[in-house]
Amino acid sequence: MDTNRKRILIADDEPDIIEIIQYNLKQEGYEVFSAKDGDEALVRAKELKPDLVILDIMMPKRNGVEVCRIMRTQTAFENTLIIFLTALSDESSQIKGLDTGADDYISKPISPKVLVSRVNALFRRHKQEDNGGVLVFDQLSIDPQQYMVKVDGRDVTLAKKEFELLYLLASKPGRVFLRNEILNQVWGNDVIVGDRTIDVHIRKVRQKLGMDCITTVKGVGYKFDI
Amino acid sequence: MDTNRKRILIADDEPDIIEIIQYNLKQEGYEVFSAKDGDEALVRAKELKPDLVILDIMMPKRNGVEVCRIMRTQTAFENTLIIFLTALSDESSQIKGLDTGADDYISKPISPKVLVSRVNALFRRHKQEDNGGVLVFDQLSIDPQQYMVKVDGRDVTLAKKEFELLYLLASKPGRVFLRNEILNQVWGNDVIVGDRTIDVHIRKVRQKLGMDCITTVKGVGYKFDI
DNA sequence: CCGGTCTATTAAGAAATTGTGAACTTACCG
DNA sequence: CGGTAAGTTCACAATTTCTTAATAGACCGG
Repeated sequence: MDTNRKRILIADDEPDIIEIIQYNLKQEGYEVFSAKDGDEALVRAKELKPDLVILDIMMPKRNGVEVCRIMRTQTAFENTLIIFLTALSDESSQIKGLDTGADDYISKPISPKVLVSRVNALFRRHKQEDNGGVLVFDQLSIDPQQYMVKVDGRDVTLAKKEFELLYLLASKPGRVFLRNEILNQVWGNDVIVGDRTIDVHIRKVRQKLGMDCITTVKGVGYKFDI
Repeated sequence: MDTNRKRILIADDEPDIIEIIQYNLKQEGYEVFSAKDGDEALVRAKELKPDLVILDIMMPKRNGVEVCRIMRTQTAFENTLIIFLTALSDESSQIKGLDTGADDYISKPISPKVLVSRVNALFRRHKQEDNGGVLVFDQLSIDPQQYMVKVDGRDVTLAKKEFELLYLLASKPGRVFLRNEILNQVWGNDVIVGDRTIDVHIRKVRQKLGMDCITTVKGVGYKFDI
């Protein structure tokens, strides 16, 4: 599915470099785009929302360091990875780059192997930080990718609605969800079910978890508390 | 035995450099050997079969680039990693080095930290890429190159769709794949098949494997668990 | 304590989803 | 052309999940 494919934007003024990078990253299954100078890089980054931007340090209009600095001031790019391409292998420019907020640098001339494995490594690392929506609490973790809940290390299997209900509540601990909100989020705006249905599901979740983390707020709704 | 420890061969004509590299890599638990020129490097590489060779570009007898090129022509070294040591100033040699098939290079003067993390990173990456996508679990291995599956040492032949289905699920153990995802990945975005088709294939896989590693998540999809 | 309002619990059956065996279609190969 | 295997579909069985309805319990102000 294309929503899973990572997008990479390359900014460099040398078409040959773009070509070689583009080819190798496409081979790896990435979706790759390019820009030929700093200004274009910023424009395309805004429209494409890439996961990774590879910036040549030396570019017309705006150089890579400037582009990086600008991107880092914008929240839209707070999760965007940045790699610098540098012709200078000297440490001072490397340090400068990483200071500005880049995540890695690659020295020219480019080795496809190095490029690809650095890029892969960066995504791997980054993925570990963004754990795919898993909610973690002291004795409880909720993994939406696996539709799986762990309580004190013990696996608990919830049915679809039960899981979605728990996940909704746990996504904002402490916040009270109105019964209507719950209906809309878990059942859908148009589905009509009786009020007791929620109660029954809440009960099953409480039962299966074997711990008291869902609090009833009388006349209002439910909240997750831990 | 030391079969698990990675072997590293260093070739450099400066004893000081060898010393510093050797010390730091041994600290990391690697088994480290050395050679003082290009010829000796080739000889020792043949007898030691190291996992990684660190070559100084400037060496007597044969320089690093030559050694690398020779090694790359021999199948015995096709999985051997190569790192070049280059002097900072010497950019053109970097070009040659990466062209010749090296996997990374490190500039002198050497920073122990950089050295160690580059070496570790290289092994880390290589480990993940070296087995051609074969998935290995305790009682089960799945080889996509041969469309072959082994269960407890016994060969199991799966049909194309069956195999692709299993491989998809097993590629991310624990993760639930939605029926739609499965359809897109295994059948293709545009192919339209009935709902029961997936079930039937799942059943055949379960049947043939004779073990319970595919879990149904009702209303959601299937996942591989072991 | 009482009536009113809301939630908890339970069991039953309705609804949805998946499993299964058999039949059918298609593709391939000698 | 016939035989074999893969892939698909269908009808129905089996199972799980969801919903409801009925009843019991909790809470609150008067």
